[in-house]
Amino acid sequence: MENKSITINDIANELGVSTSTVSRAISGKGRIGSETRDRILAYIKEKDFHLNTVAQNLAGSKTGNIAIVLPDINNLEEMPYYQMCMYGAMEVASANGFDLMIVTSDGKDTRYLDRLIRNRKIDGMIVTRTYTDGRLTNYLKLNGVPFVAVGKVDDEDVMQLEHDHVGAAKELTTLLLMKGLHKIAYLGDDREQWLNRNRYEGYERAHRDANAPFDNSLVYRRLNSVSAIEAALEEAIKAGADCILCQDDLICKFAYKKLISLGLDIPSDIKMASCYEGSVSFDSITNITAARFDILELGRSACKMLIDSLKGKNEVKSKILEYQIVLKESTK
Amino acid sequence: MENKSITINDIANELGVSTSTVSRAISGKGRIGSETRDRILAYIKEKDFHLNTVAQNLAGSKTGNIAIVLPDINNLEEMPYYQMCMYGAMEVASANGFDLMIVTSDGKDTRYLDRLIRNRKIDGMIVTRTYTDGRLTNYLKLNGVPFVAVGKVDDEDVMQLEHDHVGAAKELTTLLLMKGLHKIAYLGDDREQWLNRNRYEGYERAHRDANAPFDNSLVYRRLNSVSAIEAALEEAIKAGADCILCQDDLICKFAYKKLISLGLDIPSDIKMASCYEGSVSFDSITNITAARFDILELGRSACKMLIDSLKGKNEVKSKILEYQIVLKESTK
DNA sequence: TTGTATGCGTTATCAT
DNA sequence: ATGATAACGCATACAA
Repeated sequence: MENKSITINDIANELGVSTSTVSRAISGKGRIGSETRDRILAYIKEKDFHLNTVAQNLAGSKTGNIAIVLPDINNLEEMPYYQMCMYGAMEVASANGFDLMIVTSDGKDTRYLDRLIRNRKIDGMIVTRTYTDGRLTNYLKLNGVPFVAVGKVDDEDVMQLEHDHVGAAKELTTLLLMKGLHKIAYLGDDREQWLNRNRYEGYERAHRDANAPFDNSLVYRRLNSVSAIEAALEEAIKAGADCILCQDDLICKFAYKKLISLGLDIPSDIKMASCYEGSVSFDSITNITAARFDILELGRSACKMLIDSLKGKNEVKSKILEYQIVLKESTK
Repeated sequence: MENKSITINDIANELGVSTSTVSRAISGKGRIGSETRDRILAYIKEKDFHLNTVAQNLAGSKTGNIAIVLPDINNLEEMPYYQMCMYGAMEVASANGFDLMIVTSDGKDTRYLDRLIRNRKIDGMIVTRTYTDGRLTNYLKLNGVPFVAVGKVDDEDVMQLEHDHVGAAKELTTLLLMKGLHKIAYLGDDREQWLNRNRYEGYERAHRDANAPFDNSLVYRRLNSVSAIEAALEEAIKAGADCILCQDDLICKFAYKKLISLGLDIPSDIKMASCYEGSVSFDSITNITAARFDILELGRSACKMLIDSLKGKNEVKSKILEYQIVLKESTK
């Protein structure tokens, strides 16, 4: 980029005004005569001049950049979620004159975030994944970085938004209970995410609110491998489960395959549903009743919240997005 | 972001030296006494000090930013590819002191790129998808933006890299021919990407080099819908195809499902292979022989090439990465 | 309303 | 070997 482009100084000289006047004409801040402003603006337009943002950043310590924090890669199946989120944020950021930077973190290692913050390369951050230990978000808070978290954070001060996972899981479970299913097994895992706790909470509350019998032996919340899922499934069936409710599409996919391989038919032998529809894994299980969420919109909203906050017109600290229950063959 | 981090000035005062000495100690440029350098470096380490890259960039007229151009979302199945690419680039960028920005383009609309370029927010770009019309890359070239393209660009000047898709498709086809299969149908689509031309070229050259009979009626290169794939498949079978070679995992997935629904067994009734293993779609077709590519490495290499070029130590204009043929049940 | 002067944190060119 | 000092391009408090 061998850009020998002009500066506001050049423009000032050319037009016989001072740099500050040019600066004001561009930024719109401070008083300026409408005539001189128009003259400057016209010249700028003619020359297709643009400010050097690096200098702008150094002087004003603003960047016009937002960073989006993505988790480390663990599992391919989860990637589309974050990418959708990113695209949503990208859309809103662009529309508001911001650019998007990306950075990864596993929730503990803040090395990369650090650089962005120290170097003042960003105005704010979007955290796309939250953890129960709150380590990452605490770090940001401590460093005074404006940020919004996608997912629950156990801190009232933190701007956050998420889909109503509790509500979705609860409505889904309630629906199943109303269908006369009363031995609904729950299959979840133990990743340190609020998400998973919320879904289980919905499952539990649906039972409580409906005064339905709750059988703890049908609950599996530490399924961190395919074999664990399969084992739990077999146990649940032995215990007389009439329905399998999965925490997410990933678990659902494996459970589904296992059920088929056991020679069980869905829905005639056993019903099945998932608290999360997912985007890709449902490739092989498109006929499963599940809760659906608009991730693109999640990204958009997150970015909007952050930008509003950066511009000082912030009111909302927390936001809950709606879900949609999609009924399919698996619960007929 | 009320960041009150220290500067080299603070360090200079604290240690009773001048800022330039501190700068030299850090950069390693210019003469400096080993004793004072060690003292400064030790202090820096103790305080965990890091240069402010914005200031550094202003002085050096650099940004320390690299943008990665992602395609618009069309199809969920392709997203993991770009995300992997992005993670690879991210890894290398970070390791070299660069930060990564993201921006989308459909290959025609350069609106978002434009802003990044005009505002001088980046030092270079990585284009993750190339098109036969070369519109996007021409635009970048015209604007003097240093960039590297992932995928083929029909311009010797353009830094580019890609996996050896021709070679992979050719080796795969050769392998099939050597298994005695001589009616290998080819299923591809007509998206404007070099990739697809390359794969077909490999298929063709394998036949030519082996002096194998080439039946044009087994070639389908304009399959842009599921129904088109299914229709082509039926035609191919009628024409006596003994093997289905798919351009990529996406087409392969649909073809596979269709074959199964037709009551055909793989591999006893018909063989099957894919020129691209994909990352997610293979969920339902894990037993298909295919060419495998390391996308993470692709992203890493792309970023490395760009950074080398930015630092002036560029030699290579073009790079080809290796592939791997993975044999599975489908061709046994 | 406009101009002047100073600072942002670093690099680089001079001196010393 | 080290220290002043002037850029880098812009923003802003202050003066005019």
